[in-house]
Amino acid sequence: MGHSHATPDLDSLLDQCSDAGLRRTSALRACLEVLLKAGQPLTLQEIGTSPFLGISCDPATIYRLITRLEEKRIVRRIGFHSRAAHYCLRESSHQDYLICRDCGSVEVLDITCPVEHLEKEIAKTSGYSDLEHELEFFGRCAACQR
Amino acid sequence: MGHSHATPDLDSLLDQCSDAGLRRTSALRACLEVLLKAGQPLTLQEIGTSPFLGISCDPATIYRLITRLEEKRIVRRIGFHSRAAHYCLRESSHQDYLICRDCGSVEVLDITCPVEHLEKEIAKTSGYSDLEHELEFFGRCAACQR
DNA sequence: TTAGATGCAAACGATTTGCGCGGAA
DNA sequence: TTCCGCGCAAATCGTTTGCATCTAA
Repeated sequence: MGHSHATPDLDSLLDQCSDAGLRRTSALRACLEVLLKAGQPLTLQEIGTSPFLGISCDPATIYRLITRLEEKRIVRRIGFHSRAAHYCLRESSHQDYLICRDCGSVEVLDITCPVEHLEKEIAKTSGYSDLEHELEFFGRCAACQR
Repeated sequence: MGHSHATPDLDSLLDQCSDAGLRRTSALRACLEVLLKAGQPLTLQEIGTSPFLGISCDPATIYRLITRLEEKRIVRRIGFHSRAAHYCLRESSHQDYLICRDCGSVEVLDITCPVEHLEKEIAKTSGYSDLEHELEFFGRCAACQR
């Protein structure tokens, strides 16, 4: 299951969206571009205020757009512990995160996720389908310890 | 640091709260009792409407109480993917969860958590302190597949 | 007595929805 | 031309906070 560290490009994402029945609107292109250029998961608000967005976009539009993309499994929702949900592209390889309890900063962990095998095990024995997992480490970052 | 699979009892929890500087109020006793009897993490609302609560309790009271308990590290907050946060007692041994994307049901996984070693590794190399983790599996449960 | 808790009500922030218009197909 | 997607505004929901009162210590 080789890692796909290569960043997917905008055009192939747009094709993927078209295939899923979505229209190629400027809002769609803009949001995808923001997610592509973000190194980490973003909240709806962060997407809306990103300098990479280019256009102005209503929060409700972003909400419905990202929700649609999540249903089509092009985007993945992540909980973290903040009140607002975070979103990232599903195409990038699976990531685990290290989050600061105090300042909320997010680091992407450069590790081999140790849960893949267990996930297959659970898929076999639990009766659940479409399994995925979320693994996050919480702590206090160096800056916040002072 | 031997596992404490034994359910902690109310009195020792209350002692723990006293030691942490909290007062032994009826709301505190009631909320602890609810968390003790719950087999799984609960939302603030679920705590407030639990038949085990015994007394009537304002949502704001439960919110402040649980928040205090979380600060004192007697209670642990868990994200799941629902809009509302879930809480459980920290005394119980660490648990990982299997959650249904559709109906939101929660199963406690009876597994040896495969992340403990990795967590120690990250604790050493990341500069973060007070590390913990959260591991959740999401899927569609048998009932929701029909 | 008094600092910490509680109840009530209002404020907040992040969605979530209704509706009429506009643009992709 | 049609129907999906958009902006705007209002509704929801889960907290979060201010304040006066109560109560454990």
